[in-house]
Amino acid sequence: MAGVGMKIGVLASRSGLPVKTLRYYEDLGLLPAIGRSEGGYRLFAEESLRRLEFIRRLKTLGLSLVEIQGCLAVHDAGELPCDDIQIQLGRQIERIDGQIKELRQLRQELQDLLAGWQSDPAKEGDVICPNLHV
Amino acid sequence: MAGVGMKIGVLASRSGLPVKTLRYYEDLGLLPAIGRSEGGYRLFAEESLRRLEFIRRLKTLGLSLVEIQGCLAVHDAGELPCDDIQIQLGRQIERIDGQIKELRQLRQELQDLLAGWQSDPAKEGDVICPNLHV
DNA sequence: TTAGAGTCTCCCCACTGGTGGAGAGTCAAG
DNA sequence: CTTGACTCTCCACCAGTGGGGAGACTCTAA
Repeated sequence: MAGVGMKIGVLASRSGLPVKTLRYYEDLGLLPAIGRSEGGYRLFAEESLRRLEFIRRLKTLGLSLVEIQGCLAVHDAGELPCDDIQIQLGRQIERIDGQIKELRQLRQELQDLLAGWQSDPAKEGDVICPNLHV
Repeated sequence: MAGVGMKIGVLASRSGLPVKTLRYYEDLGLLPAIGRSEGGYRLFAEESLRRLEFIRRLKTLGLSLVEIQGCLAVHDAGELPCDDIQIQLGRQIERIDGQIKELRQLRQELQDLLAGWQSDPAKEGDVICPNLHV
């Protein structure tokens, strides 16, 4: 037996995450504690470290905590979550493509606007900025 | 004389913006009222419509209300805000370039990851997802 | 004059991923 | 036993752009 579990501070120093973040993850159901001490302290299993690494990895790839939770739920049901993760990552690529497209359009519009920009335009009536015609 | 100013509901219907938004803009200092009625109602000048159009335009281009406020402050000081707007729009292009760059890198990482993805990988020990090696 | 529509201020809510602090209780070493 | 570090829960706050509603007041047309 390796012990009854580690307290949150130990998990924090071993994982490099703030205590507050670990409590937050536990509240969200991402990081179940194996139980509580007599005094009410959370006790975490060794496996929590792998779980946190998993969360960190998917977060880096742009998944939300809710999406990660979904993947972990599959894992907790005893199945390999690879298929679900693949689906989530595919959706993430689509989201990114959409964002890039929007950003490129906006960039183009800004570029076009600045291309004909005059630093010293004639004032036109009550317009605020003649370059914008507004 | 065109009158002493329009009440917020009139400005709302003429501009197409919700009353709440106009109050919010006024609180932020983007849209000064020319005064209050005896009963405390905000009164807006005709110029407010041009101002709202200006705000809408710059918002569409991705500027924050605070940045727009800066441009309007220059206008309110009696100067043409074109130079300041140009600077803000230039910064916006840089922001967009940075975002696109990050998104492309992330997209590439996701793509690479999914390229070798196996839907039915062998379970490896205590790993959560063999494809992620985590 | 009166009804009803318009407006006022003030406060809470949304969303995400946490962070900070107060006040109280717990644990472990000396 | 005491003391200091640790942990607990609960509440509030951040950014940004407003939306919803309560309760009170004002304005306008009939």
